[in-house]
Amino acid sequence: MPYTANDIRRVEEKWQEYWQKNRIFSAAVNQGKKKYYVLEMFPYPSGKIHMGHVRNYTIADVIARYKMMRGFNVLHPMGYDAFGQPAENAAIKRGVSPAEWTYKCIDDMRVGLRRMGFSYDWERELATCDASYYKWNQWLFLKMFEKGLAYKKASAVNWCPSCETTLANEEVINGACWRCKNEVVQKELEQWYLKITHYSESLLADLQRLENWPARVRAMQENWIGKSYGADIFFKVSGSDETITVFTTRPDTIFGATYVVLAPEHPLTDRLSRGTAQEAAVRTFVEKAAHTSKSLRVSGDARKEGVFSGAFAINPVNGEKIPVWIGDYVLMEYGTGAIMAVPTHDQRDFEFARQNGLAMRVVITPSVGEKFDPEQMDRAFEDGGVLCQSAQFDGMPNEQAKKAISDWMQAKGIGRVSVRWRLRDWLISRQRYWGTPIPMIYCQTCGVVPVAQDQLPVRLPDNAPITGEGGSPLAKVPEFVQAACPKCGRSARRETDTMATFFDSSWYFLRYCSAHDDGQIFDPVQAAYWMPVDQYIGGIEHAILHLLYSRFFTKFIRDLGLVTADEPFERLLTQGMVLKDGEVMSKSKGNVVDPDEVIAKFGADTLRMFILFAAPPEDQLEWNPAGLEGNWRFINRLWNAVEQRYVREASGESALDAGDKKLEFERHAAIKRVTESMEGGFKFNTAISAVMVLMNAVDKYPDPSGVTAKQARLNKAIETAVLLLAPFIPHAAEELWEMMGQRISFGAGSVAFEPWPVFDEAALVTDKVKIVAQVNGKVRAEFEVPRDVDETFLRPLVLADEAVIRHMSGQEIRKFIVVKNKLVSIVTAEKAQ
RNA sequence: GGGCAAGUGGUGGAAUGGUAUACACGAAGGACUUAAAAUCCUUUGACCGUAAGGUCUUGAGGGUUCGAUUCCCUCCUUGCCCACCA
Repeated sequence: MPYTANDIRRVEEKWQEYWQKNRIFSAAVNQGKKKYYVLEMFPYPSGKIHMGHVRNYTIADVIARYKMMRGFNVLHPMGYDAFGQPAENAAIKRGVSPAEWTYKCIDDMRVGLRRMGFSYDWERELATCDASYYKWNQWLFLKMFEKGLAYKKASAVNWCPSCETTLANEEVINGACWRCKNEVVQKELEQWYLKITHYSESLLADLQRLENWPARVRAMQENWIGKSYGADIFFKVSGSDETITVFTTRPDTIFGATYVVLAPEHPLTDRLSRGTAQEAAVRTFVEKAAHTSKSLRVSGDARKEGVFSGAFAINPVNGEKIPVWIGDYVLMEYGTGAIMAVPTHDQRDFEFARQNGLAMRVVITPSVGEKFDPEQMDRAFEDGGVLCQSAQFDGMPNEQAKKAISDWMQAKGIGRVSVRWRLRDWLISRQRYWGTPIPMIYCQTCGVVPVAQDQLPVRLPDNAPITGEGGSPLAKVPEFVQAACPKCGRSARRETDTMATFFDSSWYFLRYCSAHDDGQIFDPVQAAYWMPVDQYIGGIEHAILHLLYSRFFTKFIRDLGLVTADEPFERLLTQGMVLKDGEVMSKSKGNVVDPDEVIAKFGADTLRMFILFAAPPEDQLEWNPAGLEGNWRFINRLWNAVEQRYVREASGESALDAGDKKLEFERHAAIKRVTESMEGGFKFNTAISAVMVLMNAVDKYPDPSGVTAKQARLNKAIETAVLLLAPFIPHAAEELWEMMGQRISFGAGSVAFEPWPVFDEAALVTDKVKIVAQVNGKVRAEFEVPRDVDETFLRPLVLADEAVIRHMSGQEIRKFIVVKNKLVSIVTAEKAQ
């Protein structure tokens, strides 16, 4: 009887119910047992689950189930990253409240997740939009405020005109909003920030320890944090008390600085030009720059625009008077917003100088005595070399000069050694409704006052008008806005912005440790047991945003003394995308395959197996309906083997004949290959292929026809195949395990807790081995020889072989190489020449 | 412009210094069947050859090695990330 669609439905539903009813995957702290925390990036509930979710969670589930069989106490929770803009859009479009829409989506997702047979501890399920969760967002925010890590400041912020809200730097991709792709503009606003830069140093340094993260993700975070070593140098403005501080990574070129450039937004641009002939020109230029879109301004190939400020600065190392320019290629956000320009040794300065007829001086040449004529250069010389025209530093290699000159300037008080970071503080205010209210109150008398902890949560009102226009919806709810000042009790105004939703997801992995604790953010004892997450799985698109924020929060929470782990995720696996016809599956492209349809036809087990077999987890996966069918056929073969060839209660030992030995060899080889594929980085595709090889051997094994010892051997092979596949096809595995009449080890029991099979190296050692003979690097013959024989045995044997003799064509032997149990390589005189 | 990853049969992919193409899909032929589906068996990198056998083949070119998909150098292509970051 094949495993029909009806059987599949019956079996999958049966076991899903069984797991649920018997709380098979409920996790509890057990100090006597080694823990393993498997976590996938929780979904944003926007509807039913899609193939991307299926892939992500199937990978996690196989890992969780494999670790259970390996004897670990596994925590594998699931929840929903439930705040966010799509819920508001749905509200505007369909007139349902964001809460209603979100909870409906969560219900749909839960159904889909259960249908896949994932081994979640459903008792820990959480949704970030529940007040019982976001209460702790607010608590954390207050803690940060208390420690000075949450602060309010007025500054130019990224503003998405389409979403009508502010954005963090990390949310601006190529000058566009990460969500709606519209262009982001700069706007001066007073907003809440989190001081992630407080942890710059450890966020960078600890990346080194995350050896089990993809190198790519680490590199991306490193670039994002962006530590640069250099010097701040003070340029006095000629005829004024002002000083321009510039940051440079090339203090070795200071003697070649021929002008200084300020960003258009630099506070000095206005002051320096005032009263000079350049005043009007500077004002026009600054205004134009303000209206040029950021993405255009910072694109690398844009023409550099600038204007003379009318002022001069003094180069502190040689007293030279050099012009101060305003240039749009200098960014206010980085360094000090001012640079010293060394056109001969920086390509950007070179272009700007040529364009504006500014002076150039060469201060580095490839070797001593060499001369460069700036007039003859067609681009800046940015390589290393030795200094010239640099006073006492002439002749010094420039790398050495970087330090020497910095130290010298620092001693003279004209500069200082400096480190600059690219990382900015995290802007978290959002002018949105569907998020966590920021628990702050503005009092006329007392200023900015935090909400008292016992007043948490500050609940989202359910009657806010959501139009997508006109700023924070919460500001339009008088009963929300109006509050008593926690300090003086007078009437005050509540903060009406909500938190960026990345706040919610920056610590949810801690909440899972005691998901329903009402008295505290999480139970430190349980967190001490479960944390850190041993294996985290999710998309590469979170390489910077979510993963960096989570690392920051973990460090902060560690500093509160609530957790000892200082990194949240020990290992990270970034799964590849699911493609169809070479394109990412997406609703907008109209090429999505609905997991439900696949499950209805082939079952969740087949879908799981296909998705793991078709490509290694990190690679892109091309959807292939034919491959899906192939995996279904394989499950069928396993099913048939149990149904037709497995005989219960067969036992007995007997001498092994060649066929038995072969089957036994394949059984151990399969265990070894699957185990190694799992341990060596979760290569599920090769793990599955190893079981296929075993099943090929089972199918070839002759009918034991009543010989119980042979039947027992066959049984063993089939049992092994079922166990090895149990993490991949859990429903079929439970059913087959039951069909085989196997004792379930403990409790209500599940094949998920059967011990993982062990292999015996001895069973993998054969008496005879095949070796090949190469002549001058090419395989010319094959021999079967006893294991471990050496050259004395092999040499006469190989040299007597007709094909070997022929290919040696009478040449003298120069080398005779033996690789034990593998090959013999003969090198002849002809080749050696 | 900088960084990282990848490039292997008709297709997905395997092999991390030792027989390249495991495993699967697809295709072709055969068995069973009145027939089809399902299942089972055989073949399946390319070229030359009736065959035995030979030659070539892991993006291109070079190098190291008895031996390279694997290590090194140069280049090409694709993907991703960063980018007037001083």
